[in-house]
Amino acid sequence: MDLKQLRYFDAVAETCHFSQAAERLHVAQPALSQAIRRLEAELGVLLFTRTTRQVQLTPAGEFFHRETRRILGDLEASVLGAQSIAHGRRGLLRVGFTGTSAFTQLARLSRMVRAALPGVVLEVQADLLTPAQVERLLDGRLDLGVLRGPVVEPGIETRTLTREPLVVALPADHRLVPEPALDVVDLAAEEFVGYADARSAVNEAVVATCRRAGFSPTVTHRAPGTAALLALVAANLGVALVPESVRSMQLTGVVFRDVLDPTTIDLSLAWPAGHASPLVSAALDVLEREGFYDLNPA
Amino acid sequence: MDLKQLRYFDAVAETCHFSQAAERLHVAQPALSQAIRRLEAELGVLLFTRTTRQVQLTPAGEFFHRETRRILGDLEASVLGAQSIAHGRRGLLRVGFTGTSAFTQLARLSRMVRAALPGVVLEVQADLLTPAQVERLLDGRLDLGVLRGPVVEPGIETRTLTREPLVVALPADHRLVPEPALDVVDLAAEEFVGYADARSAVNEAVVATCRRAGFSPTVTHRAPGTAALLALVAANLGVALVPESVRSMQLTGVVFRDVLDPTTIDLSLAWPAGHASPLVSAALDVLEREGFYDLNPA
DNA sequence: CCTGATTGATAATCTGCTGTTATGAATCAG
DNA sequence: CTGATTCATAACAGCAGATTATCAATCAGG
Repeated sequence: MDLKQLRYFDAVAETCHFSQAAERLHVAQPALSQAIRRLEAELGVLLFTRTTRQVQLTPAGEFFHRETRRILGDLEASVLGAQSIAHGRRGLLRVGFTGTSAFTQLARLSRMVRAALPGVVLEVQADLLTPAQVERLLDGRLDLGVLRGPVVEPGIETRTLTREPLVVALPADHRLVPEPALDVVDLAAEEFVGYADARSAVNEAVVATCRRAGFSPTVTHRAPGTAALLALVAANLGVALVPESVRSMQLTGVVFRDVLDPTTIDLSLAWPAGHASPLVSAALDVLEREGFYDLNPA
Repeated sequence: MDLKQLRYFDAVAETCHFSQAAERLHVAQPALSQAIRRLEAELGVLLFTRTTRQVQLTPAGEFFHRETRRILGDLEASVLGAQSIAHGRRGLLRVGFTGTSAFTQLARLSRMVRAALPGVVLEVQADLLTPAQVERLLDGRLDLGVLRGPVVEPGIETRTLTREPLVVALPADHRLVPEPALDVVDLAAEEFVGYADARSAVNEAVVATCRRAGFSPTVTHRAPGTAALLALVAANLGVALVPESVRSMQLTGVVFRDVLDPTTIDLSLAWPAGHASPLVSAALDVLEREGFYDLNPA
């Protein structure tokens, strides 16, 4: 059996006329007669009753016609589907976010992707620290990552989204609240609330900032995420240095203050270098076109 | 695109190994490489990533594999379906019954057909008089008929099922009830209840019976079916001559009595002669084998 | 690090399927 | 009865696709 035979059969079944079907298929009429005959021989089923004047589907032929029409349609659809996947217009895009970036970037990214690539399903993995995202990008569990960067890992390409200064989160009744802006040195004697994971890029930036100011921070309490971290600050258990975008997370009992000459920390988009999958390429194109990178560093 | 290409693709996708797939397909390995390459070129989609040591499906290839496997399965199923229809193992069998025959024959026939041909759907057209069944058998609206016969119409073949004598249906308080058996002449003065349709084969047999006994029946009331006819008899509106199988239809107020030297009336199975459809042939085979015709004329 | 084994790709060749043209046979209309 | 229509058959030709032979790349084991 052969797809061509099925297409021929389909045409003859629709017209019930060998010559007309032949014309429609751009072949000579004997080719059709032969092809249908071969098909019937292979199936062991008479598909048409034909005289020299009239061609008619048998019940078996009628059934087979309905089936083949559906099957040919399905085949065509599956070709289109495969092409969609190959061109990145369809598939599963797994995007990772760091704890603080999900709030600001997730909505922008998903809006742009869904509008331009309606066939793409987004799978969000939130609250992934930068090293975890890098690992998953490298072993293929993740397609895109919004993370603290820039990443210098080979095999990962990144592009900077925003450069944020660190700001201080203080308990509302802290002695430094009246100051409009603080010097990091002012915090030397404070107890700090940090992120639980030692590999957190924010943690590293905090340590670097303090060291630059000449002291090593005393991290007394540790939180598994930004919400918990702010809650600890609100509970008066310490102060914290966080990226400025955390300000969008309002929490009573916590106030933010700028830092003089602050360390900055980048937020970047990262993806596996080299063998970029069509999905990732398409998504990157969309984000470029839609201005995902055009952020005023807040 | 070609079914062979799809089968080749399927084999390679399952094994992820060109040489092994080639062996399984009983072709040389280069044929596979070429075929897959052609398929990819036609779709414009890379289906495999391959090095000399490793073959792997792309996401598009994975999708296409799922689809083609389903499609190839559907195609195979539809071939089997068409063959089932062609061999009469599947389809719609439309069977007609006369008013009185449905009760006794419908259950037997449907039991035999359903047991031997589970793929066949029965469509019962009951209460069809013999001429109506003949007409429908000839123009293709009916495949089989259980009717009063034998039919001499060309284009119809029949086989006798039972030969029934006519019996008398009397009102329970009729003067003749005490007699164990009646002579038809005894009914010469009675009013008769007949079937409404003048072409009814039973009607004709009744008239013939009476004429043989030397009188013409006075048919005062007419019923559209056997139940109504017996109801009229029960209501004391007349007597009726009916086939003996009607006795199986008990109705208070009606008693049956044998007729001496009765006219007999045949019940036959009828079907279109000549171009017997596979379904009808298969059904006739089954009925033959299962003893549908082995009835003791009651 | 080298060598042989494995595996997919490529080149050249050939077989046979399938389409074409020419023609026949059967049916229908006028 | 005759011409037109339509499907089937026969003979032939062209090319798609299979085969064999060979190459190139990768990996395993000593």
